[in-house]
Amino acid sequence: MIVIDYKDSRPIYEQVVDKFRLLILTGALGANDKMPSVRTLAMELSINPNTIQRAYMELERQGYIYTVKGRGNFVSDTNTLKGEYKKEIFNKLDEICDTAAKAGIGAKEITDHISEYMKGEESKRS
Amino acid sequence: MIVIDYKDSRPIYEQVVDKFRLLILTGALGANDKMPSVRTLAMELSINPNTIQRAYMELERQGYIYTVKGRGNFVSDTNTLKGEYKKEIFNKLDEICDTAAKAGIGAKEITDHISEYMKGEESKRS
Amino acid sequence: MIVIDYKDSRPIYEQVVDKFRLLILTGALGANDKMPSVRTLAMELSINPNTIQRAYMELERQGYIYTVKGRGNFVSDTNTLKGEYKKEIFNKLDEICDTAAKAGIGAKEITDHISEYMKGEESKRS
Amino acid sequence: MIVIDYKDSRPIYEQVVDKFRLLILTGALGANDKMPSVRTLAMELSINPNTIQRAYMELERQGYIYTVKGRGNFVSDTNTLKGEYKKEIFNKLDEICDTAAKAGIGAKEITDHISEYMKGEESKRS
DNA sequence: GTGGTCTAGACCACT
DNA sequence: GTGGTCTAGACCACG
Repeated sequence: MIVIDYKDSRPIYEQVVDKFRLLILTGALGANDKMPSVRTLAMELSINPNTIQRAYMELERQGYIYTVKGRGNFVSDTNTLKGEYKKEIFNKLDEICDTAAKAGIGAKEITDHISEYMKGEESKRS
Repeated sequence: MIVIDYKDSRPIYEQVVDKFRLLILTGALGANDKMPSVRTLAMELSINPNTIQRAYMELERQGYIYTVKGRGNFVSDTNTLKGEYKKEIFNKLDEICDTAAKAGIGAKEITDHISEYMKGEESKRS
Repeated sequence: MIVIDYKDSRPIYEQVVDKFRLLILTGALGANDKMPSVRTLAMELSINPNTIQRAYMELERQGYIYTVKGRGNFVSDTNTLKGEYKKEIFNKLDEICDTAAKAGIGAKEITDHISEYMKGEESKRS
Repeated sequence: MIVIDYKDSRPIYEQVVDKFRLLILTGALGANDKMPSVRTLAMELSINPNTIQRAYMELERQGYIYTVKGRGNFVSDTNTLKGEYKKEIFNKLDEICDTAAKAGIGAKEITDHISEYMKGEESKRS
């Protein structure tokens, strides 16, 4: 289920894009599944249809969905997408590590923090 | 020396803030050093003084500098700042790791990637 | 056999038209051959019959088939069609060459590329 | 100068994109030149500003321009762009040649037509 | 009913 | 004044 956070400074369409990307990457939405129609989703979220359409446009541009005029939007094959997403995440990490290194924070300190943090998160879930 | 990238989508004042934060955290600017005056820096970068003013306001708000009316802006004591910065970096990392985890990327995969990446960077520098 | 690519951004009826045009031009469908009935083809492709109807209408308008009320649709004489098709192809090429020329790409560069490309394709087929 | 053809079936924003791409590729607009502002151009062409903005968004996505918030849109470095454009043109040509080949039109026939056509165009210009 | 495009008009952040 | 985002409402092509 999609929820919009109006306190989030990011534009709404970007939030929608992110939510769907995760739904697709986690397999909650499988290949060739039908996306909710632009108008329907707009009503559900009480958002303007144009905003949803912009989100779908972006999702199509990134290869997550494909559009069939007059029929709707559908989820693409997800195999390659997961690889791309991993690259994207890793790029973000690299950037942060670079700036961290500039400020004198070493690799070990970072990886230590992450593994500790992730342990904590895992235990929360279990 | 501060360089502005006009092709960067981030606002200019934010770029200025970031650059100074690094200069201070790395020790290039030490405690109680005088910051360049708003007007001087504006001229140097051929930027609107208001933009510099805004950057300095933000730096003061974050505790990196303090203002003395009629005398200028000065660098704060950096000891506490480094801790704050580390927290900030770690928060960013935590966020990314969370979304990565949601998409099925594990902690080990992430720490492995980072340690490998940082090795490559180190060897570049040496 | 007709195959529809739902991921293709072009409307379905246009895809159907194109497929039949090629079948006719290559001689796979000869003059006066009977076209599959609208309903049959619609069922086969699990498409709305209106879509097939529209494709046939377009094919008739372009002179590729003719309709006999109560009997069905039939392929026209193909001799003249091939000439028309060649004109069409050449027009498309001319358009592209014009825009290429505007951007400073010369005729020789284009013909060189094409002859090289076609060589590669030929060798693939053999 | 940009002119819009309302009889053209393509969307307006796409026409605007194409016009600017040519202006940039031909060097009529050089690197770091300022694009006309969204509102100004909208007024000049008596078009809605949103339509222009969409065109600029697309141009930015394709790497032809970059945006500086609050200052305007500017032309990117054009060196790599020309190569990309050539690739694009060649891809279109390859597609057409493929379908032509399927319909029994050979490579020689095509290159002959093009070289002849381009000769005619050249003589028109001179 | 579906998405694609366009218009009109508004508000915000940045300079 | 500049672009970025969003809303509201309209028309068209497609199925």
